[in-house]
Amino acid sequence: MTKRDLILGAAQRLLNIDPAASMGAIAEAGGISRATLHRHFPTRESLLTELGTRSLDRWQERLDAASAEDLAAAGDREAIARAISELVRGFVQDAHDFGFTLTDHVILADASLNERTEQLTTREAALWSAGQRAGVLRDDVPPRWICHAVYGLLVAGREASRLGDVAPRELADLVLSTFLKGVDAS
Amino acid sequence: MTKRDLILGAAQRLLNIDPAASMGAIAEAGGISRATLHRHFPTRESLLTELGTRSLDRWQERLDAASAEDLAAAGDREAIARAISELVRGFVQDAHDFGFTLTDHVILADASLNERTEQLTTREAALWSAGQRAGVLRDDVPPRWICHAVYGLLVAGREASRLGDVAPRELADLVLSTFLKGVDAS
DNA sequence: TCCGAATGAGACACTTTTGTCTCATTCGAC
DNA sequence: GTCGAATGAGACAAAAGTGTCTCATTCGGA
Repeated sequence: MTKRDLILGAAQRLLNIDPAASMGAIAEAGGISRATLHRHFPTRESLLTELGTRSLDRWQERLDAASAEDLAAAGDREAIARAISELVRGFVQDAHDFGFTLTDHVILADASLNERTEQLTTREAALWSAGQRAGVLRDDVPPRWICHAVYGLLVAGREASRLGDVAPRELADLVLSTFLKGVDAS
Repeated sequence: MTKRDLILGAAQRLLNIDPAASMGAIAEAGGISRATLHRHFPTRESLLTELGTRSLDRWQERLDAASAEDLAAAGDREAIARAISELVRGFVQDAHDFGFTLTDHVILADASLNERTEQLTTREAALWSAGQRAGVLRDDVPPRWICHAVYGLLVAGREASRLGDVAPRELADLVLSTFLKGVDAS
């Protein structure tokens, strides 16, 4: 764990609580001086961009772990269903760590991050599409909408957890179940 | 339509595009000078609070229109199902107009607005609860979670619309359908 | 037309934050 | 213990935004 990682970790935790935290507040949260913080991250934007990048790294790792492309090629129904469940559960965990990046306007406005987000969205959509072809997911909705739906439910889960409306342990089940089955009585 | 409403409308439109817009930018968007804007809204916070209040007004009106409490008392399955559909569709429209209030940190940090949000959440949750009792909604999820799920899907819908991934006309159907049925193959 | 209210333009002070810089101190590897 | 790198503390300038104020102008109703 490098010093840089420790700083980023502290910044992440603080920004999850207060997305508008200043460099001074972030430095304090990391137990370092503002000068040192600036030595590691020249600008606030560079710090946020780095956190955004790491957030996207996690997303990418989840897709890698799901072997999205392999599954799509194989078309194994059971395997795809299992991968989808694990993927969403992983996302819930990631959203807990990196939640603020989902709605932070500085990060959302970064062109480079948006470009990569677009690529990952396309990759993820391919998995949803494979799920549709395999008969695991309903095929009357655009795969890209499914990406957005997951995103929205992650935001919802984060908020529900923050407000104490859902116990952390139940969150992943709730998000996954709602994602797959909705709230209609079966 | 009072002058105040015109200003608020312009501010709303701009803030939906750039939630960090300054008072100067908002004044320009409204075609008035910054001085005049400050005459109507002493502080930026007061402007945002007003928009947040109007957003909650709309939410409240939706609940009123749905006759949430009456339906809950009557327990008419068909009526409840219909009201839920209309309610969510209405929310999608509201989210299009007031979307930025869903994630704006100034608004989310306002104690008074939060208190009212809590009340409306409780009211809305009562409707979901009634839906559960009537057998319209699955009863293995907390009613409050359903509130959050709707909220998240509204954020998702807004984002999907903004990025052009979903045609505006299809949005309400998509949100409602995902809300009720999820994305699992039936 | 007249008068008062509302507005626009601009100056101003103030606050907050950012990013830079310096210097003394501390830390760690050797 | 020594030396160099890293750090903390603090000063500093600059930028951006906010809120106030003044004054001339415009607008609208009586």
